[in-house]
Amino acid sequence: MALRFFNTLTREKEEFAPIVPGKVGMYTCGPTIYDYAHIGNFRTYMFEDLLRRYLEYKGFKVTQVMNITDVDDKTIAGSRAKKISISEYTKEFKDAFFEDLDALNIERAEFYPEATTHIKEMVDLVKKLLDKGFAYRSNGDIYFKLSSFKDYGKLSKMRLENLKVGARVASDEYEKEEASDFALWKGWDQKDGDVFWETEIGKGRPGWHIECSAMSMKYLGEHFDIHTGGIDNMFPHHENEIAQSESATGKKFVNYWLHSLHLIVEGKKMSKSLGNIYTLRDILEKGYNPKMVRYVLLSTHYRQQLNFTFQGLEAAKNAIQRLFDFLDNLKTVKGEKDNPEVFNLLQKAKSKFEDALNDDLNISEGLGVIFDLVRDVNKLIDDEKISKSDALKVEKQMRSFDKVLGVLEKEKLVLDEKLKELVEQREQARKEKDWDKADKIRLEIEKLGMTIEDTPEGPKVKKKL
RNA sequence: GGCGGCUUAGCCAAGUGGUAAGGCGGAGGUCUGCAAAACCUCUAUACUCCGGUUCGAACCCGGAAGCCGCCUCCA
Repeated sequence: MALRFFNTLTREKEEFAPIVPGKVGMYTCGPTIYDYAHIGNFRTYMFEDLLRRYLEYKGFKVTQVMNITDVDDKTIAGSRAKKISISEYTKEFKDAFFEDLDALNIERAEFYPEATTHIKEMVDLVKKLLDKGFAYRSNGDIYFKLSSFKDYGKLSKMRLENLKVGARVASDEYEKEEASDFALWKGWDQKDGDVFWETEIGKGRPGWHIECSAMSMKYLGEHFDIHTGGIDNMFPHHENEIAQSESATGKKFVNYWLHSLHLIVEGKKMSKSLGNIYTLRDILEKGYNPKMVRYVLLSTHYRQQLNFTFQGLEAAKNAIQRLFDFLDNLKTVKGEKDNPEVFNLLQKAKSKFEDALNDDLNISEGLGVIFDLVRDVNKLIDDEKISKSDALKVEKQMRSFDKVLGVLEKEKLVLDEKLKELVEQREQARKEKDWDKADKIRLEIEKLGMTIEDTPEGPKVKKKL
């Protein structure tokens, strides 16, 4: 089965064909760094990570660009409230963002362009739009003239005449020719304080939408493969990107638009009043491991609303533990006689896994395939119908799956002296059949965050997830 | 008002015409000093509800209810 993605542009699953064979350029809308990112944000970044990992798994050379919005109303307001410079203000959240990405084992993009270091590119693009007559000046601002772009609404299927005109738009209306025209450039305002750039098109700062057009085109070219973001970005942000980009270049901007749905928390939408807007930090502080968060965010199909629950985190913990235990079980295999059935199981699993992921990244089905393999191979291990070399092949396949999942890398377990001694003491007690003592020591070991299992090969110490 | 999505077991979640994947949880069993892990059995006569199409529908069509999203800078 060929790789297919649901393209928002056509509302259909389409076979994926890159512009340049073997290579993929993708632009993923990134964070505005005015606060810590919450798990909803990470749901989208996790989807993008899955997308990039699977493309790489398929052998594509991926160039991913994720913008960092470090100047906008919120960052300006935040820095002014704290009476610090905007870059000082945003640095904390930018650093935190990258720390969180690492914690979640989200692969790094090739480029993380920041708005404030790409003013020139944005100014150039705005100039081009002015020159071509797609934009106009009004006081210090520059707006995109929506009526000049006939295809407006092709992504979101929204019709301009149906847009509800909100109060806030109305208050600006006198400056714009049309209420729905959006700002490419915002002339300096007192509220902006020292946040402004003196440029050929005036003193001020860029609008939000122009950032993504300018930076995507700089790193990926005027026409590229994939553009993604949360569903909320579909309108107006992505619609506006298309309008300004295609007006400026006269070319099709992006071939495939992919949007992820939002998540809800414990069945309710995230909101300040419910106090259920969790950052990754909030969750880790409650004692959960980032792997569990990764698993939860990953395991629901990206176009399905995800219900994030703490019970779900527990379930994820046990599911991951099952996979780790399986890898451990493989290591205990001693058999010499190869079993052709193993080869069949691996072939079947690999092809089903790829069919699932090829079908618009159906990770839920892909996970089902992996757990089927785990059960089937565990059974062979129990029945001693598997050889050491078979087991190695299975492990290799699991590692290959994990290139996509990103949950099975395990930190090396180093037993400190105290732990080693406890394990030895317990073994001694067991030899002497002093079960009380042995159980007491086991409790002590568990207090150190470890579990101990007695196997025919001797005691096995595991770190609790 | 306009546009769009979702509703599958105790929980999470696949499946989009051929008779319900998978994970977690729960019950029982094998193994074990006891555990743990692993394995085995069981855990939705049934997919929000009501109509319709069809030999056959969770899947298609119509309607209802509930939930969610976007409609100018919220992933």
